[in-house]
Amino acid sequence: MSETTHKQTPETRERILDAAEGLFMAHGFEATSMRMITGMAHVNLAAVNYHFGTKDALIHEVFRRRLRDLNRRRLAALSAEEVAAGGAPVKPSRIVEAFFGVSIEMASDTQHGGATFMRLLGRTYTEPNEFVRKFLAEEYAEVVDRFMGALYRALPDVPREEILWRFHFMMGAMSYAIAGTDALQLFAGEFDDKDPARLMERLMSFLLGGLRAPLPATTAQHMESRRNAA
Amino acid sequence: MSETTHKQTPETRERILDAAEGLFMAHGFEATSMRMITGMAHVNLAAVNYHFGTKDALIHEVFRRRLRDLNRRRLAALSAEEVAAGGAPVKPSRIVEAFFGVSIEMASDTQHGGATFMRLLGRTYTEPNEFVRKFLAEEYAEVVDRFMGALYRALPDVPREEILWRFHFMMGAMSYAIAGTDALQLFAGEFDDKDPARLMERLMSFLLGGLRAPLPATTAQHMESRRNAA
DNA sequence: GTCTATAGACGGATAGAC
DNA sequence: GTCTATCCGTCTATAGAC
Repeated sequence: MSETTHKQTPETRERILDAAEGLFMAHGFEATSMRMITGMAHVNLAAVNYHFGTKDALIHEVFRRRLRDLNRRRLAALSAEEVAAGGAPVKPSRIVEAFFGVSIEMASDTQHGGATFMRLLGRTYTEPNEFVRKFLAEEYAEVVDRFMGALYRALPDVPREEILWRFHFMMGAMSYAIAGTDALQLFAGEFDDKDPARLMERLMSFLLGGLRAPLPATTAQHMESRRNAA
Repeated sequence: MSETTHKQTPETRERILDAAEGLFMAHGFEATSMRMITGMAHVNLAAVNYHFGTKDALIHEVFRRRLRDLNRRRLAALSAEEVAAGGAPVKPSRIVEAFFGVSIEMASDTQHGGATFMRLLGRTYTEPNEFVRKFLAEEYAEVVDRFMGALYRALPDVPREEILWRFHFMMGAMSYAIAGTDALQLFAGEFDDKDPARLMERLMSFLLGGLRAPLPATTAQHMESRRNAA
């Protein structure tokens, strides 16, 4: 049986990915060596190169594995809202909940590594490494397109650039909430309430408050002069 | 004259710090070697160790140099508001403006490296490196203490943990706005409007909207049951 | 204070036996 | 697919002349 011969094969690949994910999260890409990864995964050093080729390819695969699932779920959540709305624009709060709800959900999954990955991902949005940013952009292209489109339809009177900025702010708030809790622990001592349901509530209140905030004066003036010209 | 002998000395130190700051921002700490730094600063490799001892000490000094000024200005801005309020609690919007206004101000200074540093700092709040987080916490201790105290006084009915979380969200939104613009450029194509004054307006609208948002249902319930018990 | 030269450790990657 | 052994580059840090 080929089962006996290849029994360990798929498991080895996954063990490498799991170890790499955890170590990248804890120490960053550069500070994590292949030897640390293979040591934690209990596999041979050469196995990484056999399975993934290079360290960069391994990094790429760590992200691809999770992002595929994450973004598929985000798109499904948005589609469900669009179906429920039956042709009408989806409410902004629903759009935001679809995107960030799935994110927090994955960040709450401590059993299958989702929490580890989301902390890693939050930090990686601002990663200097060029090739990392490049494949992140590729993986996100469809999701950004769909969610931005939904927000533009939901808020036809708000300038698109304004929506883009606010989405950017929301991403930042969420990423810090997930990735940077250590930072605030150091700032403020205790931070014991890590219940994901409460985090989701707190984050959603904040995000929706920000999204619904009055537009800045300059933007409002621009819109005013446009309206008068028409 | 000792001027002749030591003429280059203070300049060398600053050149090293400037080069390190820019390279840390562009590539991260680990990916930036001493050789890259000395190459860009046009100084000898051994000069870094002579002036700073170790690479970690150099990293520390890159932050200390700017943070001292940044946080001094934040504290001054808050003090000015407290004086203006004359004993009464400072309005939450004024407190937020004091903190983030100074931040955006420094992020707008492209002449003296403030912009570079703020992008670096934004990324560093979630830095995995332990010793970096440690000295960040030390540098921020007084500022966090003063600003949190002001917010507690301004919002005596809001649970402190809630204020802490919202401040955390605000820090995330700001840091992404400054450090992660590249990320959203990749997400969304053009992002041409980088005028700091408009960024400040946009960010402030969003932050204040989030800060003033209705409290999450669970928190409100907790407060309700407390009030009934009293 | 500044330089050259180098020690000494560790990094990613690969060749080739099994 | 897995292993050992090793190449070769780069890293931080330092010794010691000037």
